[in-house]
Amino acid sequence: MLSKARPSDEAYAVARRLHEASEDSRRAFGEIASDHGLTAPQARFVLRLFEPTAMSVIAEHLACDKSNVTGLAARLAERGLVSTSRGPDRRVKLLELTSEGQQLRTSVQQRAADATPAMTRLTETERRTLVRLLDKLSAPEAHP
Amino acid sequence: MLSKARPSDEAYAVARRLHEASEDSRRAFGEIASDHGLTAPQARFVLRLFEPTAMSVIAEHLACDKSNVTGLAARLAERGLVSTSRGPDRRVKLLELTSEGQQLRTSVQQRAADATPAMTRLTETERRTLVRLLDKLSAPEAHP
DNA sequence: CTCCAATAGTTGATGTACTCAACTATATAG
DNA sequence: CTATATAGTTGAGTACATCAACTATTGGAG
Repeated sequence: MLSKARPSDEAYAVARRLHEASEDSRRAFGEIASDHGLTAPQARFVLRLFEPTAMSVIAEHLACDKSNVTGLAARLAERGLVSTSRGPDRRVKLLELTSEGQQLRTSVQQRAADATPAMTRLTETERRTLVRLLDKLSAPEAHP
Repeated sequence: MLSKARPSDEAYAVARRLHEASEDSRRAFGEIASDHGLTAPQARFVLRLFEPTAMSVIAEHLACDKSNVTGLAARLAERGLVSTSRGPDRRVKLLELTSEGQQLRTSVQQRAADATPAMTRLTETERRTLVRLLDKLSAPEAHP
């Protein structure tokens, strides 16, 4: 009964390797976040907030429920890292980083850049190749 | 005030790209897990369980607290996916997959292999290069 | 203009994950 | 035999996540 279109051994191995790399990266990121007193989701949130942005837009970016953003934003606001304002559409709440939040974002970015093994373990050529391959991997769908 | 050993723009960009790739992979994995009625941590757990293994060893593999493993194992045992036995050291609890659990693990692996964009979007040469670069990225420390 | 459907966000319920500290029970070294 | 270390559990506390129900607002169809 081999008729089930069994993927090749290579497919298993590659999938596993990608998953492991992703896990490593996730762990490293979690550590950076926690060194900044943030959880990983909070750090992701902060990293993506560059200008006043509606909560629904953030929910889309983070691929999570709106109600999730409410809680996340509440916790960050409590710590003085984000503030809210209203746009012309009075249903919408715009979130933005306070100056403290911006400092924190910069620091997280810097740590992430400092700590990435890509800079120390790969040559510049290898890094370019890696980025190119990752871009190919996540190419957008044909016609959504 | 540029004296703070500011990482290069390239470092920022590469770190960000790696993080994004990791996020994509994490999302895809979460979907596969949930299609199998598992959470992502549960699926990770199942994927790594090949032979009767002490809970403390699993905790190390998953880089989490022992008490976490207790809960995770309890939920999986409730669903008939893992069972426990005792070794000669009566403190130790060995966990292993039931046959249902093994089937599930196989199915998750297969889905992961089927779904990885590496097989459809990269050539074989590119896949080899990618794996090689990822291996370099996560090279073990010099002398632990 | 009125009414109604769609949208933005909040709230509350529920379940999981994770960490920590305190605990039980074994095991092993001195 | 006693002290110490190890394996696992328990309970408290927090965060995350998803869902359904809710409020407020918007904007369009008639």
